[in-house]
Amino acid sequence: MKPKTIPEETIGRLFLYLRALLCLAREGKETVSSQKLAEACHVKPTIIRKDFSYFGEFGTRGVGYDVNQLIQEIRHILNLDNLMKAALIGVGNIGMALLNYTGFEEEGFKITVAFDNNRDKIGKKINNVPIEDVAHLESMLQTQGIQLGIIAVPESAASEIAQRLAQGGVKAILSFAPCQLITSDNIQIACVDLATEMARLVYYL
Amino acid sequence: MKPKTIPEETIGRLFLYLRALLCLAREGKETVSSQKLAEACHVKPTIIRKDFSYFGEFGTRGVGYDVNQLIQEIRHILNLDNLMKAALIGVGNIGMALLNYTGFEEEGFKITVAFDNNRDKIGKKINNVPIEDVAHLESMLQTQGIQLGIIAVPESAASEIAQRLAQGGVKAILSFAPCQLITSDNIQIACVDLATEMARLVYYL
DNA sequence: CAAAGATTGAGAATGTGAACACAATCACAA
DNA sequence: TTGTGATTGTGTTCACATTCTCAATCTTTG
Repeated sequence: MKPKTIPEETIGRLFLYLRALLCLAREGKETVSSQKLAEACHVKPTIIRKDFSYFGEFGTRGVGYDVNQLIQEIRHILNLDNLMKAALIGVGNIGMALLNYTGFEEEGFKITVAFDNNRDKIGKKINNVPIEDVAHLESMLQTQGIQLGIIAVPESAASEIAQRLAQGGVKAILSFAPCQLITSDNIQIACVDLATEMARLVYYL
Repeated sequence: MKPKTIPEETIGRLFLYLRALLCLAREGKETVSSQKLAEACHVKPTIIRKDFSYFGEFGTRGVGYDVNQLIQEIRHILNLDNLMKAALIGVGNIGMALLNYTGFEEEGFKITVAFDNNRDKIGKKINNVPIEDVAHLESMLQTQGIQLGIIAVPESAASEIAQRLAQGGVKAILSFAPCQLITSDNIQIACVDLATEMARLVYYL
């Protein structure tokens, strides 16, 4: 282990490794070699070992890596130890899909509340998550100490919601709207742009 | 313009530029400087100019770039000139969201048919896209000459669908299932993993 | 028409990440 | 206990990507 700077690319790959390891753990695998893990992640074995070497010696020579231990190590490196609270805004098609998805908790966060402006939806529960009136957005974010916001509303409303999330004190926003949101420096914003993802895929065919 | 090799990173950023430019075009902007475009994409101006320089001279010194011309140039570089046909498999929450999303055509492809196994859905149309019985998947893919598959079915069915898409002759697959699919070398596979996306966001807060 | 300001385009320098080769270490068997 | 095969860990080398710098060229203004 050395106190050197960690390559940005390495951090990015750790997420890949974690997902593959979680898969292996579900299948009951207890150990894995850098070779096998590399195949699952579509990278080279040497780069996996190099990546891990920045943080310590996690493996056993001649054997490989302990799957569960490695998961814990990566979780720790990526600050996924403690569960963060997330709020979902917009219970439409994408919103529903997110609420029904189980597996977020494995990766460090949990949707604890959802918001919508449709009277028919407000008050109901999906997967144990209550749907609240979006009118109460800012106040509820603050009282519940929510740090993450997921924007799944129509594009036209996305910008307004982003600003209200900022006022409610969230630290990071994940948006499904294909447009620019506020660019405040103290809020991290990520966009999931499905069209771009597809275009990228098409290019590499 | 030089006949050198194009950096992989450059290709990746072109998608970013394209999305930002489409946004600017919608706002009515006719020209844009590398400075402005850089702000929108969160990159440095010099790297934008460098990226474009691999393909030719698209700008006018002292003025900037013509937005619409630049869009056409990038579309051409990324092979997005001609629309590709895509099939959606699984008309659940995510599937519905995709069918209702307009804007894919701007990025080079179009969902022409959807498949599901639910009798209540088969035969209906969403946004002018017919929903067919998944039993006819392979044959319809071939007769309609579909090259892209989008998997939006539950995780348990994803693997089987991926194999059937391969048999139907698709060239690329976009999957929303958080798991490994077949790894045939002649098919491109991309996964949209929402949990990983969120985890990445959390790390950079 | 000349000068000033703005902006692109590209060669050179710098920095960063990946590939390689090999040393170090472990399990297991004889 | 000693040798063999397997696998990790790491220093070095190389390739690639980014940044720097400045010349070239356009628009605008006086």
